Amino acid sequence: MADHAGVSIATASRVLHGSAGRSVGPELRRRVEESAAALSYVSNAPAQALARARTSVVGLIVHDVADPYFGAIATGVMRAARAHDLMVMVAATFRSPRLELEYLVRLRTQRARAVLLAGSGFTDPAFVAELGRQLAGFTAEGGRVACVGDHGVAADTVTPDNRAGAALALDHLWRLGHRRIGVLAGPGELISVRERLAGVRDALRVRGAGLDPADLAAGDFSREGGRAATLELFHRRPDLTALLALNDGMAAGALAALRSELGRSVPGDVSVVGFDDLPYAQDLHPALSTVRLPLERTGERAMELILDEAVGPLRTESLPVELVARASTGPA
Amino acid sequence: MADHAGVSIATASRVLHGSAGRSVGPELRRRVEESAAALSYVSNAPAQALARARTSVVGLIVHDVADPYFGAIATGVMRAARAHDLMVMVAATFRSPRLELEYLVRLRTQRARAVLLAGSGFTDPAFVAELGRQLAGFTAEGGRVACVGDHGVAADTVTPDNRAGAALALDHLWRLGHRRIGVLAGPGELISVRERLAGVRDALRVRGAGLDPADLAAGDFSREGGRAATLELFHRRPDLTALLALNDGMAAGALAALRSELGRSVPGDVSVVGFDDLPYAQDLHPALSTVRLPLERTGERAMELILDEAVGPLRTESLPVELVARASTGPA
DNA sequence: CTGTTAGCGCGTTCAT
DNA sequence: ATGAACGCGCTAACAG
Repeated sequence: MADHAGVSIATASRVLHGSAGRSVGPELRRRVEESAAALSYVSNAPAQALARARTSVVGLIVHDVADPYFGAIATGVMRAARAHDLMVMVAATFRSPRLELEYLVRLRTQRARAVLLAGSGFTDPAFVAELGRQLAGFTAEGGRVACVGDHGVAADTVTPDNRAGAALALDHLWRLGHRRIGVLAGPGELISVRERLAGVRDALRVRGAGLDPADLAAGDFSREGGRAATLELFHRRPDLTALLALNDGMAAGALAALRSELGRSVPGDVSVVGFDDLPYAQDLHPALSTVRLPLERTGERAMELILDEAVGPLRTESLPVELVARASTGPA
Repeated sequence: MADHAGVSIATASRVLHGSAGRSVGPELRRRVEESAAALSYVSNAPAQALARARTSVVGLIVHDVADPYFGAIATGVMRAARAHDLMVMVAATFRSPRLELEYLVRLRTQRARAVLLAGSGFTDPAFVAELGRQLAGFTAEGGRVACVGDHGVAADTVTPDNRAGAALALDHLWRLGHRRIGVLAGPGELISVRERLAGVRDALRVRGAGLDPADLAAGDFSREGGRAATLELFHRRPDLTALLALNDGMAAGALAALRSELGRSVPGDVSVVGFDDLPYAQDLHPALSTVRLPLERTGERAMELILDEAVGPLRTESLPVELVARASTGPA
């Protein structure tokens, strides 16, 4: 490439990646650009990475790429990445903590400039400790880290306000007159589940009430999990007038169970409120009342934190959420 | 790292990445492994890439990471990648052909081992030509390419059988007695739209019928596109008894328009059949009859083709699809 | 079985 | 403004 243009490789490098001794004469610049085009030359990123000790790759670790929740986050991340000329390596852990650690190591070997931990963290102390260790190793090598949602580690974090959102959902039901409210919770080892449960308890406490363990059923954060938890709950508490699901997937399962197995009408017999406001929420039947999370914005913001080289104390941003009242909730 | 273990870097390389002169004595091996652990050493992928002239990264180009259609494909790709110890770089083009080309170049500079073009291709000849040129450059450098769905370029491709699927959908309606069937089509520049339309025409021809242009409305491949196209169609043809949407997103929009704006019951007044069988299809109201595509499998298979170094003629695999009859279709 | 040596392609001094 | 030369961390021959 350099010879084809009849210049030194240093000069070629300067015009193609414009750094160091920046200025190159117009004549040589032209020749280099022509040769590059003629040879359809593209630079070699691994070589650049080696020489510069820095890549333009960021890693994004999610539980499941097919989950619309992560799809929304990823969209924000991709948008920000594009704005900064970064490429995104996506790793799907399929909800395995072990895989999460493994991918973190691989992202380290890739010398990713940064990694984004999306999805909720796990509460297991042993896991969190090991995660912290890996992250420390990564940052020691100059990598940046940010979390979407609390992961229990010392890293910049941006998270939708889970706790306030859950309180919003409970308040919504309470104002409609509901007093016998069942809660469909996700896996207890997820930090986000704990935060959302705490929000429910906050709101209950303000009302002078509490959360009876019998009114709570946990399950997978999925349609099936929601279905099973709903059946379990109504078996124990046939007189529930409302259901608060800790995510939209579980709410979808609840609606299905209520209609097919339980024969209850929504919102006539039972009101249902979800959490996340995924795109399909409006198409459920009835259209789901839920808590809207600024997921894209969250992903985008996390990328911005990562790119902001400012050194300082850990930053934690909590993004505001809102309740979207649709047709699945009504007066008690 | 090598000195810490008191061995040559070649030996260290051998035990850590076991290549070339494979065998290393147990004693040295132990020392290397211990040092690696002590120093929490991780290899440098860019350096390896430079030396080996080959990375363990594959690129996946999609239109939109939030679209469940691509989520399903990506899941299959990720699963296969994991099985082969590959990392996946995901590029979202946001449906811009220009961006698709740009990301292809960037994947070239990354020296990705392979790239997967997912999502439907565009029909624009100028774009296809340029795409072909870039792809040729990429393969000339040793990169592999595979397409998920026809992209009009000379590359291995694996695709769900769009044409047969559309015929299946039309047959389903026809057998239920529908004769006035409206078709909700996506953007005409998408190859998949053309294939699906061809399938509809195939099935119609077999029945001795044809597709009246007035029975067809095109729109965005989205909920909103489906809604608008449905309104347009019923404005022209108020007597339609069935709607065939070329993807589930449009079908969701059709259901909404039918219920809210048009006041028609489904399937009482109008039957609706979709295409793709995305996860939310069963939760629409009424549950959507649709054509199920083996999307995960398609993504997985595309990765397998890419990894299979066999040189030979271009391979094209068409994966079978099936009709899933649910509640949105009924007798005319 | 193990060490030595020569690049891989590029960024970066340091001269010129 | 330009070129020569070194090194980034690693793999791949080649010698022992």
